[in-house]
Amino acid sequence: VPAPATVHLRIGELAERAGTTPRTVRYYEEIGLLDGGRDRDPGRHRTYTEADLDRLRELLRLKELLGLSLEELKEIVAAEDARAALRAEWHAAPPPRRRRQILGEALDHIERQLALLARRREQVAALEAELADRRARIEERLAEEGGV
Amino acid sequence: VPAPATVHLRIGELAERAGTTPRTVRYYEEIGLLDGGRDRDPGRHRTYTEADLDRLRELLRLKELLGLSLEELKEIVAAEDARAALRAEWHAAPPPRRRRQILGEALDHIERQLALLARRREQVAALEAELADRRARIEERLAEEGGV
DNA sequence: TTGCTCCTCACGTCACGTGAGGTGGC
DNA sequence: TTGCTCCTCACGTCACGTGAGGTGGC
Repeated sequence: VPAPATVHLRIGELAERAGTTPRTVRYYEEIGLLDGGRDRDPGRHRTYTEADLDRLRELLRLKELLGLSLEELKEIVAAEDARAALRAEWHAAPPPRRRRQILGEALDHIERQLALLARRREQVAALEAELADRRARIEERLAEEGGV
Repeated sequence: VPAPATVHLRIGELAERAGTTPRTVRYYEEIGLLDGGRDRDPGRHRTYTEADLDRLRELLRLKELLGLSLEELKEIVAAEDARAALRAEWHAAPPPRRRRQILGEALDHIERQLALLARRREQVAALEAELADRRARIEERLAEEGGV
């Protein structure tokens, strides 16, 4: 018997550890965003690996923090699958020019996501600054009141 | 003729300047989140003020940046209405003890929102840090490749 | 064998999008 | 008066929530 490569999770534990619900996981599978429980006879339980958990967590974070739709998440998954194909190609020891090209594409992908996150962080920081300003003015007045 | 206190906007311009659609504005009115076009005969056009625009913009920012539901936004509006009542009381020159209490409540409200925003900013920053880390490792490898 | 958790429909809900057909105001 | 933009239904859609009734695995 070969040693199990990864611990297997059922849908309830996967969902809980990812901070979501089984219904959401099934829905993501239904629309083709996740492939749930590979090679499963219909009616049987879905099983997932730790890698599935990591991927689901990342998708949920991008969705929550950037407000992406599930269609947009699909594009991200497609881009990641393309990158996985590039990594496979990488291991086949391609010529140096091709190696640099693969790395360049990976870099592009990450930089696009970083740009979105930076914008979002600036938006949050801007709103924070406005509220901090209001707070400062209230504290000023409280100090005046307290001084009287 | 008395000078108009504020410029009046129709729903299309209000929506566009707030970065949303007329349908959304009507829906918010329908569920009681906005009171659209005060004292309007049914079938007549809704009109809005600059103050309405500011409020709508703030609600949309909170919704987008914090992922709040419309029910949660209603609570925020209710809290703001309560604060408006306190401001009215403020102008009636209440006794000092009451003045400090009013300021204290305003401060609480702002600090709760600031806490939510700080958490959200940290989440975004954490994901950014992870991606920046990946980027650094790819750049390292690119430098190695370039050096060969 | 007993309890969980899981399964598959399938209808409900939230937050709007999208016409359909008609009226209002610069 | 001609064009916009607006109006009110009302059905559609996206991303799930929530039972209903039934089977699977430690």
